[in-house]
Amino acid sequence: MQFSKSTDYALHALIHLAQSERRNNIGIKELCATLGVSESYLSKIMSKLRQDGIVRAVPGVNGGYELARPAGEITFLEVIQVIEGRQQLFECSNLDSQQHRLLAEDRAARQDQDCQGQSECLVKKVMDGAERQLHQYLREYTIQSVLDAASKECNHALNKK
Amino acid sequence: MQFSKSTDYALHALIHLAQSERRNNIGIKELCATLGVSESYLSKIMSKLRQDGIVRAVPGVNGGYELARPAGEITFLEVIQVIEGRQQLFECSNLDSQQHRLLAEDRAARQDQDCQGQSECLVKKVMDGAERQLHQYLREYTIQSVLDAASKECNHALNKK
DNA sequence: ATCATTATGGACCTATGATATCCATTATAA
DNA sequence: TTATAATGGATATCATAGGTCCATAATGAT
Ligand code: SF4
Ligand code: SF4
Repeated sequence: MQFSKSTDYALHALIHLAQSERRNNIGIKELCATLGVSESYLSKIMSKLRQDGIVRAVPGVNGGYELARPAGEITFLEVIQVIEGRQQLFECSNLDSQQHRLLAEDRAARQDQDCQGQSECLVKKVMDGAERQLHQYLREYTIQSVLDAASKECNHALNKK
Repeated sequence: MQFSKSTDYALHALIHLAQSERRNNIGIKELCATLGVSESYLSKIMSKLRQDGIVRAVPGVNGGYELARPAGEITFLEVIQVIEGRQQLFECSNLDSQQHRLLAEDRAARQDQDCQGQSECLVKKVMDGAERQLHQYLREYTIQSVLDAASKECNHALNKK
């Protein structure tokens, strides 16, 4: 249970793009030099980010990438979901087991019409809750958050002198 | 980014053990019949749970498994960590990149003696925060939680009649 | 219009880890 | 002593992550 390296790369690439917003179109060469990743691999990742509308890309001379939206509107959650996919953290794999009938289906049957038919037990509910927690947290941080914190600390350091 | 099936199996097995606490020593045969999983695979998982002191095992006739501790003291987090391992959700993979120097090391250098030398940037901090959130949530639920909720709903259903 | 440049996407490869099985051995209680 | 049940090593299979290469398409500069 770990985030993939691709997610790491994607976040770092976006931060570099955000830091360089003045001059448009950062090429893949500059990106992979900054991140220390191979050009061919990073371009796959950038392509994904483009398909999901997080960056814009323009080919040709002086082409490259730029953020498609303000850095403050690109959340960690979004980036992670683009790269990792959107499967659930926990997926029931025993839906026809005796135990599932015991914990989920019989229970659902007892509850008659109200709250009907979701046929999920507490295990699933707890895990889904964990996922919601995680998502809520990751939605609160954006690419801009990282830049802000960096420059705030910079100012703080300057004020001390 | 998903929990493995093994984690699924482990949780379900522990719930069955907890439900059967009256009679000790549930054999692997009963467990895998209840869960609908192969005997050979589940035994690996049970072995891990034993090595980490979550269940006790006794071989031989009428042997089997039982919880090593009260179900209320076995948290989701613990089970997950035993099966999934304890690596961090996010591990920096570019610690010698130009960008890391920019975001983390230079910053650390600026801060002189106070708050010294951790050399981590905000990305890492956000991700570690996400992990803490997740862990805190998963620590609040135990195997007993699932049983309690199941029986409470059962009583509720009875009272309605 | 041509050209150098840059992103794109398909094909491909390798390494790693999850999932799964089999069996010989060990430990235990009856 | 013996039948039984857990253990751990070896092995197989499969999916995914991680990574490379190249032919093609798109673009701005000339
Ligand atoms: S609903 Fe509950 S019992 Fe059924 S498969 Fe999912 S986790 Fe297991
Ligand atoms: S500390 Fe920050 S910049 Fe450095 S590798 Fe980790 S996430 Fe990237």
